[in-house]
Amino acid sequence: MLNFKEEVVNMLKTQIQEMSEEEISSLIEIPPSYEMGDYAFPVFKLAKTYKKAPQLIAEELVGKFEESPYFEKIENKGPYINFFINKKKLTEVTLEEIKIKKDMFGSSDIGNGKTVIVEFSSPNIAKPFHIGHIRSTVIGNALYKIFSFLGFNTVAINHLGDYGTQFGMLISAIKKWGNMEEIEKDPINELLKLYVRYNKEAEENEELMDEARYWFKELEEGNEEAYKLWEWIREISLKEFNKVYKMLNIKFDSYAGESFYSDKMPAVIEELKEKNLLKESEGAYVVDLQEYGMPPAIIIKSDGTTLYTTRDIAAAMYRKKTYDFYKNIYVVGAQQNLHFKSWFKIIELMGYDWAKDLVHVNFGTVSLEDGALSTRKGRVVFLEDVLKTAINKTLEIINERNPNLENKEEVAKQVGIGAVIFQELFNQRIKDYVFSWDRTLSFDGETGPYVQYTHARICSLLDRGQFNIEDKVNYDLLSTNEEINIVRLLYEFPEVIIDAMEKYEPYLITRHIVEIAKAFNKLYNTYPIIVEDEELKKARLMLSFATKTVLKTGLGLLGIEAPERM
RNA sequence: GCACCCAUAGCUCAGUAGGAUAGAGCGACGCCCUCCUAAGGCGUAGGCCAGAGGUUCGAUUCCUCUUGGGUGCGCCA
Repeated sequence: MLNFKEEVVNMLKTQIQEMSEEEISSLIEIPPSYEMGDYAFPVFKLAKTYKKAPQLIAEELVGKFEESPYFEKIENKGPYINFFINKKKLTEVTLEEIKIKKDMFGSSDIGNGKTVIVEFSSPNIAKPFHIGHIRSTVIGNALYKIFSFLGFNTVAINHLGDYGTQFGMLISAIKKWGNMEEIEKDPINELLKLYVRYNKEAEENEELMDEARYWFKELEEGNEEAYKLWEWIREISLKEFNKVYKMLNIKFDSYAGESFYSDKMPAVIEELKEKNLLKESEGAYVVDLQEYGMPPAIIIKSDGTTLYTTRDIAAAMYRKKTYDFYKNIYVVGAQQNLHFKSWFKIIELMGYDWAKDLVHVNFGTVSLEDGALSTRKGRVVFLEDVLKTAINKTLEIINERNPNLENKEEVAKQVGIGAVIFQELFNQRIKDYVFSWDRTLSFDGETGPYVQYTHARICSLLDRGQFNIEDKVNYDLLSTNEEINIVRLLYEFPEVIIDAMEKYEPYLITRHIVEIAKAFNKLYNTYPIIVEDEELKKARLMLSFATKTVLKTGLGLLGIEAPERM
């Protein structure tokens, strides 16, 4: 697709020899308002070399530009040179591109030949899937889709928390108090009860912790009884999790959790020893990171068992060997910042240059109004409940406003769940937030349902207006501000996807499609789309089609469906 | 105690690798369905961008300090 910004750079370059194209390009900005132009170049930086007032420089430069088919005018306002895009050109270029690429508009091949691993969701088995897990799950899924759309070969890994001392606790608890039949009936809750009880009793009876560690050691060393129990817990947990993944429409390529790497750790430990990185300290083996301002990382505990640091290192090495990744992304909360920083450093100290390709995509903490989430203290909101409640509320709204809608249940599911996901992907990852039912169930304003509604509305327009994609369109007819504003946003869409990928920030896409929906609703309320004048109608329907297409693609990248009626 | 992160309208947040008058949504108030889906649209009110210094032609944006909040700091994950 024609790149207007590049054209601006080219034009500027012919007049400014002192700067490289990169430098010029980095200075170009978008004016605060489109009335001032589509691109602007501030000349302050030239003032020193030219020894002239910025305003004069701008005036002189403007006079030197030749006519361009891509810009309708170039003028200076004070020290800024403002470029006004040729609207017809912009419209034609953008809409023709969407007409050809349709659902693939915005996709790219920049990732071809590169493999990106996205590790996300990663719940602990035998524990409920609650609202605290939604962020990693939803952000990770969006990144997975974004990278895939840009041509990367992507691998979604659910790094299940299926190992560690906690399973020693569970095994020990089951052996002490467990009733297999009860557990089968309601696995997660029963296991959680056992886990909570074990923790509570362990507070008073330290021997229980020793027993837990003992059973974990047995598990790690291949004790059959322990292994069978563990395997069973894992299986029933996964079954529970899959209910939620199915609702969210999320699929993983691999469920290689922590346990998967249990047999790959001895080699890592050997290597650390060989490279002289491991040293004994208080009975444990650690990598000293003092030099880098970090506490030592424990690799082997004094009882001989390992920690998650060891497993993460083993996992990263295994993945490098297996997938030869270009990026290995970890979508994990910001509480783990130090953990990732520390073991990324260890990989680097081991001499692997791919340490730079390990990325911790962190995010802020979710809490409840009465404090931090705590499964043990019973302060939890189950994700399944949130999704179901959202679906039910949507169904109520449909019954109220559009009772004759076909397949209401399916639409309610798409909209309700879409609202929850959208909310989650609306802000920067790093922000903390307090879970609120009100906010989660709000469907007005800048929300998922708003974008979906706009999409559905356009689908209905295209039907009524008997839109035919093959119709020839006179793009000159799309000249109102309302129309051009939409076109501009559609034109920017591919750049926004790239930006979201580079920053690992899906919210950039979320915000952008909201802008598009707003711009369309504005048009919709200002001018009729289906008009008497056939030519104008065709043009507006083509614009509507393009808008609908981009909204659907954008929602899709976030993991949200776009119903055609709602 | 040390380290990292955050601080913009009553609330929740945007603010594009420092730039031209700081924007939305929600909430409040007032309008718009004999007209293409009102889960819409329009308007009004609401800001010393936490505070103080500094760098710069220019700082909400960069640096330092202070305050307030969050998170993390060797045998949990």
